[in-house]
Amino acid sequence: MPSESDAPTDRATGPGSRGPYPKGVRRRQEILDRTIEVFADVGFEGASLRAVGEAIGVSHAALRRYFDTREELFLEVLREKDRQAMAEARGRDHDDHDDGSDVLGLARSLDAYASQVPGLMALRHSMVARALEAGNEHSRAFFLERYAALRGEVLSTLTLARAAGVVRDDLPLEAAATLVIATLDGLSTQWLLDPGLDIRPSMVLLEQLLTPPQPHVG
Amino acid sequence: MPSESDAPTDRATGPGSRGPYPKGVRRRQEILDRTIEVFADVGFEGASLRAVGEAIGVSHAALRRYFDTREELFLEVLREKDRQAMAEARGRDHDDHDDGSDVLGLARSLDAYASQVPGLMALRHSMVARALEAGNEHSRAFFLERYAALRGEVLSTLTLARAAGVVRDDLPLEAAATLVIATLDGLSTQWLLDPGLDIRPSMVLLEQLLTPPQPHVG
DNA sequence: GTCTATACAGGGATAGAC
DNA sequence: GTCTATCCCTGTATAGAC
Repeated sequence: MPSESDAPTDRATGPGSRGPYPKGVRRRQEILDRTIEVFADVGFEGASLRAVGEAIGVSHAALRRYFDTREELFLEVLREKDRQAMAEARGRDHDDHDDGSDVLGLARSLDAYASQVPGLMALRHSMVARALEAGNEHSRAFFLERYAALRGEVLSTLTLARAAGVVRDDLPLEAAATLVIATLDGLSTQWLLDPGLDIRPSMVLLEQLLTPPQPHVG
Repeated sequence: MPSESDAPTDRATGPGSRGPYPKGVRRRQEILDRTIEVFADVGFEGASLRAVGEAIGVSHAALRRYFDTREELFLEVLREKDRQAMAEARGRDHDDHDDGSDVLGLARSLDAYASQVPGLMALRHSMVARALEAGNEHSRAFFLERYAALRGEVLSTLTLARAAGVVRDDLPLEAAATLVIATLDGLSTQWLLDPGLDIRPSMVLLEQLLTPPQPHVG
């Protein structure tokens, strides 16, 4: 993922036989950033190629020099957001975090969700919905890969947590990882629909269910 | 929800000052049924008003005598599907069901999900995504109400289950209801993306986490 | 290499004829 | 109640300016 490298990506720039194309890459990144802003403002449906182009000061046709299709552009936005989220997560790991009720970091994961502008959470939902439709193999492949990677990450987190004794040792961890991701997805859906809904109790409950029964310490 | 009654719904038929309009209601239902079939075939994105109209043998403009907007039509499809699912659930309750590992009926709930044509599961996903966008208050209100009703149903199921001793008695049931729905939603998403993914272990795990620890009966 | 201009097919919404 | 014709929007595609 060359986000600040000069190496040309699949297309994006150049005839494919000359070296790096710093200007084209920079332009592409600029388009990406502006697109994210437009999303935050007008959401997925309102973010037409023409609307994005206008916000950047460019015709909609120009966008297709950098992204083959609208779908591609939006997938790239999600990739960018994933990168940013991972960077933030790494930053958070260096902070203190031990309030006793968030042993697995689930609450923090959902905060990471929520820190994204609502429009961008809705974007992810819309893109998954499109990926489910027939004929969107590109999007489907993206999310297949993304969820597989997510399951891997959560699985390793759970494995470490079990070694530390904060996860019950009678759980099938693969199934638990899939379950955790599913629950976070589903909770975020309900919360997006009704921001007044307090989903933290459900998250805390999930954590409690996964952690070993306390021999009444209190 | 007058599904077989002759009472006129909000709009749908007639000048609004005469009695019931059986013919208009029947036509409306016919449109609904045909729409469902089209969905199953071509999915949400492919089911344009023109495509639906063509399948029925009318112009797309005619559809709007019965449904104000495309959104309305699709919401009505979901309502119809909910009605059918509830009818089927009632039917299943009269059957024998005790394989010992599905105490709460979660597996059956997801089977009910899966029994719907994939295209229709994707439809639900797409409609939720649209409801999340700004300016779709109608869809949003529909899903707000639907999820509230779902939480109520699951809550009463859990309450009964707890009374029967198959649910731990130290759980906040409201949080548990929200969590169960979220998990089922999220699991169905992952399964739709990758039908090869076996999500049953995760469902079984959720049930085991909710049920009281067995004092090693086996 | 980058972008504008333009055209095309298709979408939902709508007005008015019958 | 249903049609046709129309409007404005969309994503996509291509031609050609510079």
